[in-house]
Amino acid sequence: MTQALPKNFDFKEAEDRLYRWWESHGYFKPEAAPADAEPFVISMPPPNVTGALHTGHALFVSLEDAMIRYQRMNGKAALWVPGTDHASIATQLQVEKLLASEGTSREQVGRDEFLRRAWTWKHTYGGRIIDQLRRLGASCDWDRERFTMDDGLSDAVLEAFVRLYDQGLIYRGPRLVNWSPGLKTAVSDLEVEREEEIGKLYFFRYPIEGGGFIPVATTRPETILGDTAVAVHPDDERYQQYIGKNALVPMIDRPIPVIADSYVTREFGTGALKVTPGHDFNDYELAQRHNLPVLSVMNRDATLNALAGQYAGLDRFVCRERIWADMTAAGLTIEVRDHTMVVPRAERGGEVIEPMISEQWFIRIAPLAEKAAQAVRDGHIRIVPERFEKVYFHWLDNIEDWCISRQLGWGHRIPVWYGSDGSRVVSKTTPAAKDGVTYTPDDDVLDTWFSAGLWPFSTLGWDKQTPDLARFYPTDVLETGYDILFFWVLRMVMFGLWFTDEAPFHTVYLHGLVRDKSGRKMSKTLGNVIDPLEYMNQYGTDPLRFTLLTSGTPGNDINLDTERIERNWRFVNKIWQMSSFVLGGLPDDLEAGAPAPSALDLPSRWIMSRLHHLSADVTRLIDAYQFGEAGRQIDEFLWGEFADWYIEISKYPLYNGSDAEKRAAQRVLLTVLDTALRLLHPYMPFVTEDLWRYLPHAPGESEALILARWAQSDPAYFDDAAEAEMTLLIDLVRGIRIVRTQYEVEPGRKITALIQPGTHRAALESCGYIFSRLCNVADYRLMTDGEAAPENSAAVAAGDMTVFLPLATFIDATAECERLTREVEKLDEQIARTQNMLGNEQFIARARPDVVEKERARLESLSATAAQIRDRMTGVCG
RNA sequence: GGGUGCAUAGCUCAAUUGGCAGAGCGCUUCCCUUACAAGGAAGAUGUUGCAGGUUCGAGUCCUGCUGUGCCCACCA
Repeated sequence: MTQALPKNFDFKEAEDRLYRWWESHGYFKPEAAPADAEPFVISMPPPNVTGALHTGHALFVSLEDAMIRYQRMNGKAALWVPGTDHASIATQLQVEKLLASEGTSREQVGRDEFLRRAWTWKHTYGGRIIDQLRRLGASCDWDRERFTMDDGLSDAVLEAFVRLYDQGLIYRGPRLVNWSPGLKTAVSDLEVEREEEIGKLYFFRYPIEGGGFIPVATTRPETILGDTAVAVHPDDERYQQYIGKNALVPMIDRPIPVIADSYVTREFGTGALKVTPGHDFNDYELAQRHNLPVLSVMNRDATLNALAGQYAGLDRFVCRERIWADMTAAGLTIEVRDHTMVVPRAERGGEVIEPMISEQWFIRIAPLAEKAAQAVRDGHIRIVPERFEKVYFHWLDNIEDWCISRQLGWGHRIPVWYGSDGSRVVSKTTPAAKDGVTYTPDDDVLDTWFSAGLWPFSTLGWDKQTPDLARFYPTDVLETGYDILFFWVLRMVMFGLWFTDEAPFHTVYLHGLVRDKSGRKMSKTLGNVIDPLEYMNQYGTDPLRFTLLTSGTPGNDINLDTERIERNWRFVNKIWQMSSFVLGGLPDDLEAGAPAPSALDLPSRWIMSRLHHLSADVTRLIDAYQFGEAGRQIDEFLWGEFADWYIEISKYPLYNGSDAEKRAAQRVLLTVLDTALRLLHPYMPFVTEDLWRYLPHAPGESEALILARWAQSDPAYFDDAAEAEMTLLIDLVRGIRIVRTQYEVEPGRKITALIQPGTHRAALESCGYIFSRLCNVADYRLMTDGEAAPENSAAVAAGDMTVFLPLATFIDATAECERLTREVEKLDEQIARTQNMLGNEQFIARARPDVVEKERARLESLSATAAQIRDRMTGVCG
């Protein structure tokens, strides 16, 4: 070829160049395919604008880009819609941190200024993650990039809210919700993490009006101030006498009833329960059953309020200490014990969540959940791996109404206005003032997952009937981590079905977490964070992608061994070097494609058979989302079969063969390389595309690998006989190498061989040369039938072939006898096993015929080999 | 408490409907042979966590157990 291949792959130079080239030619766009091509669409899980690239991003990009590139090569109009998420809480925290560093706060600067600062933040950092996704080779359509707070998407959010409201599925009300006192907002159940912690269990006396007391245990003495009952089990004899009487709240002497409810566990603590419906979810339910008042004794920042009497104004934890001390002084305390308990903490920030009564907006979720469950049950949506379907159903069966309002500044405003006359208007736009009534908007914003739930269709223009929406919705595969199955995937399914009447995608592929080598979650405090950028800088993007794709199985966590990245960097180099070999010295007029199967020599029939099996297997595996196994098979084929054997064998026709033989070998080499690059492209887009430039292409073939046709498997090249015969020849080569090693024949020393060809005379006559190339046999001769074995020689057998190596000076009869004895023992073991199997009538009767046949062939081959060696032993061992 | 995943070579992981347990890394020895020392050749390393069961045949399917992770859940 005209262009010479550089010595090595310069990924630093190539990655940027190729990415620009792809993008500038519009290859990432679905329009690159014919107008009538079937679409294949993935909505990218939008990273947070606050984020910096981590291994989770690297994994999802590797997987989704592989899917997209695979489908694109299969002729689909592939569209990968990218974008970012405003991530309301996460971003707000960052901006608040920034404000704090300037000595101010969200409250002090006011809503407008806060929003201005948040947008500045978005513009500054939102692009960073996008640039990093590009470095990973993400072939998404950047012209269709979206942000959840873009005008169009914001409009979709308002539209969705208004529709749900009009359908009676959104309501507002005071409810007990998970409250984050630091952020001063409600958070959803999913945003609360429950960790076991060692706390204390406080035992104290609840005085009863008219004398006596009930001992009660609590983990949170400060909530005593909000108690509205003491509950005991109806059958508990200890406390029968008090049921119906009043107890007095310690320190503030508020009378509350003693009630009986079988919810109380007699065995736990004292068997009596203080009921604080304003600050505990269980107690709230209990209070509903007994018509108890619900007292909220805390402010939004979790300091105690006026209802707490002398404790008003104290922080909840300070109050805990104070009230306990006061109760002790008053003789009401019994004891304090260490106690393992579950403490709810905010997913973001980690502070202790306080259940609080507040006015919030909710979605009545049951009707949406029902459709979502049905879609999976009916098979309209398939989850990979399948086991997550169970988790999905379980969650839907137990779903609670979704609290969608957040008391945050950054996010989608709730489209509700309150009139000065006390009216309430739900509308996408501000109602016009009339009759002196003015309107003020609702202060709250929506849960960030509300807009995320619309993502697959809002990014395509919904609720406008855009051409994109018509052509590319529903999407095909939704690929994301199993950790956001509930947060995100389910919400998309519910909203998609509800608003578009269609499942937003037909397949959900879930990947696992990327952990460190020893399986620990990556964390800054542990110092075990693997930075993908660091490895991309050192080894390039391809090795990182290949490693992530081949390190695990669907749905399971990956313990990332970074040494694999280095190994795969060597694999990239290996591919480069084998390409260099294949492309070196190709004639300009080389015929396209491989010769017909009938025109091939044995090694070529073998490698072409292996290649076409590989194409079939890789295609099948990728279709089944088995990217790991598919990648490993390509690896094993390229390095273990093509490079180690075929390339070495091809050197004979290349260097010593006739022109026809040489050209045939070149065509096979080129075909294998060409096909391998196609198969590998979804895994390693950069090195494969860069090499593609140097390959001669048939007329009409794409100049860009990214658009080239996916490798097709042609069964005409399947050749079991060639594979079997070649396997024997390889065994012989290995055997000769072993003999050389064992007898310490210098590697450079050429030896001679006599070959008893058995039934393989034809193969050995045509390709006996492989022994010269692969194990340094200078000359060899095929023996006639019945010809006696040469004196002082070592024997290597495979099938019914035997190679004799006359190594007079090296051979010691005793050693050779021992070696052969070991060989034959090994063979006998295997023969016995096989004979045993074949002697079993049940096996013959019940095993699959091809399995039986395989065993028969195996026995035949092993027996022939053993016979050769035995025969030899009679001569050597004496 | 319910559900679910994992357990295979020293380490990280494979094993496509049950059909000869493999790879990479690391380790030992040798080799700079004209694609590649970022390479090549040879080698050692396994009761597939334990105990049963189904089957001609189990790493794979079933039951129980042990260890470990995750998800869900209202014991103060």
